[in-house]
Amino acid sequence: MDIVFAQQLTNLRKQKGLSQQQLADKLYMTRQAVSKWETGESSPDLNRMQEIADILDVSVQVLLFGTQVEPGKTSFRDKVSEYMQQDEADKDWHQNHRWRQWQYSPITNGWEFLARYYWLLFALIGMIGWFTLQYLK
Amino acid sequence: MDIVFAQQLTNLRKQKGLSQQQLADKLYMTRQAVSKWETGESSPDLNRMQEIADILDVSVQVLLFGTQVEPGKTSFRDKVSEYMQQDEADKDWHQNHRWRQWQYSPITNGWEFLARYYWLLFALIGMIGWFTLQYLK
DNA sequence: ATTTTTGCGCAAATTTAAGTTGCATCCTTG
DNA sequence: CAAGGATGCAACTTAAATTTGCGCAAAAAT
Repeated sequence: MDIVFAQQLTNLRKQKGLSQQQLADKLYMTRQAVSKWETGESSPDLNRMQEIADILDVSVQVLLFGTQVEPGKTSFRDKVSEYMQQDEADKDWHQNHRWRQWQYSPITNGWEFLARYYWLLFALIGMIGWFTLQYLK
Repeated sequence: MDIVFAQQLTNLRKQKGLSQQQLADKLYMTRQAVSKWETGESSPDLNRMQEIADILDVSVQVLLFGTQVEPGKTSFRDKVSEYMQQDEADKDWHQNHRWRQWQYSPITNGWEFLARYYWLLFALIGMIGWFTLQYLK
């Protein structure tokens, strides 16, 4: 997931029908500062980022990552590959959420093995139950 | 959706088992800089933010907005209402990444339940085994 | 129990880069 | 063509991020 702030800022500002000057006024800064943001020469700090998002009526997420896409411009395949990349980036998030780690990490200890093949327990339980019944007969 | 970078950085870093020093080394900066980020005295620019996210193996979104919650500190009800309050764009994001919803959503099917409480199976197996032995005697 | 190490935060100094000032360019419109 | 609006670029200023240097706990080692 790339940060596409510069592009996104330009798009959203124009969608709102604002000039760099008008946006700058609302932020109490110069229009050149806005220009630099849009050309990627600099980027505002997080607080300003929040203000900008408020003015443009979007969340900071949208402003930074541009989940809003121009209709028709993104193909399904693009979305799929985007999803794959997202998956990569989020790998570690899963480390803290065991269920997902299963898919990625090699099995290094018993617990991970269990987490990965817990369904085997069903078979085990079934077998134990079956044997139990056999003996009871 | 507030920006909770400072807190999030501390949490994720510790989850990774890194000290401020170790994280700083990977970023080629001093440990004091990291300290300031975590105490909110300053915040890195977007590029660094991306690097940090990479090192911690999370997306920048997670780093900034903390979809992760400190265990035990937020009640389930809080999580739900927090989820409800998320803006349109964020909902969108969730739609494209269904698994992430799991963290927030109530348990809706058996598999999720199992993933969450698989350890119960140990108790089950133990009990079954015990009963088996009782009967065999 | 004392020393050493590790991890962290705070204050002052420094450096990086965001922001400003000033100028040039490109459209649009009368 | 002239005038006004909108934007980008270069040099300078200033804000704030980062470093340097110090102190202080808590954990680990002797």
